[in-house]
Amino acid sequence: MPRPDRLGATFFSRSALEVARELVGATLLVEGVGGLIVETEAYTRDDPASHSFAGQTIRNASMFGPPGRAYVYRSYGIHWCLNFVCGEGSTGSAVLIRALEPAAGLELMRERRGLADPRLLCSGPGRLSQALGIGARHDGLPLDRQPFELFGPEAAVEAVAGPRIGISRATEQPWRFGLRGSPFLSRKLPP
DNA sequence: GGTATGATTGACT
DNA sequence: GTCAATCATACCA
Repeated sequence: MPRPDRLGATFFSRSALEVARELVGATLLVEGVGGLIVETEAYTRDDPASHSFAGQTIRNASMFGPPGRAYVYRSYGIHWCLNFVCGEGSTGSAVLIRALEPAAGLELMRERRGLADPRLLCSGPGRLSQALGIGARHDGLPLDRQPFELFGPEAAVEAVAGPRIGISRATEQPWRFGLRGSPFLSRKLPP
């Protein structure tokens, strides 16, 4: 059976909304550790909930760089969150990777998380980053080279949309996408 | 230089 | 259900 297409800069050179929806069902590995992407959120340049909304700063510089790279930031002083930079002509849009279904490197994930339950290893952006060893050193790195490996879905998947989580502005935009019925979502989506 | 604020999580009532 | 932890960044003085 042929390996699915490896996702590169071309895949990300368009609207974050499209990319967020199509990433559901893709496979993400970081140094061989990862699994199936089951939950994403889109953030755009003119989106009041986006880090890029107020313009470019040191922190969000990667969001304004070329598409197909990682944007990693510290959240609440405690967690790291992993995003994929997108681009539709203008820059400043990205997709937050919120949850994975663990498939590879389970033992290392359990070690990093201090947990055994596969449902709790990667179900949330901070958890996912901890399980995959994501940190500041990954900010700005291209996604089509080591340590990243990103493969398109093996088959068509059914993504459902709902409101984003943990934001105070633009809360009505249904820009969170998830794999229907997956037990690995960070929170339930509408059926 | 000081302070307010999270694209969160885990512990606790 | 509520709430504290904990700190880089942003913004104001």
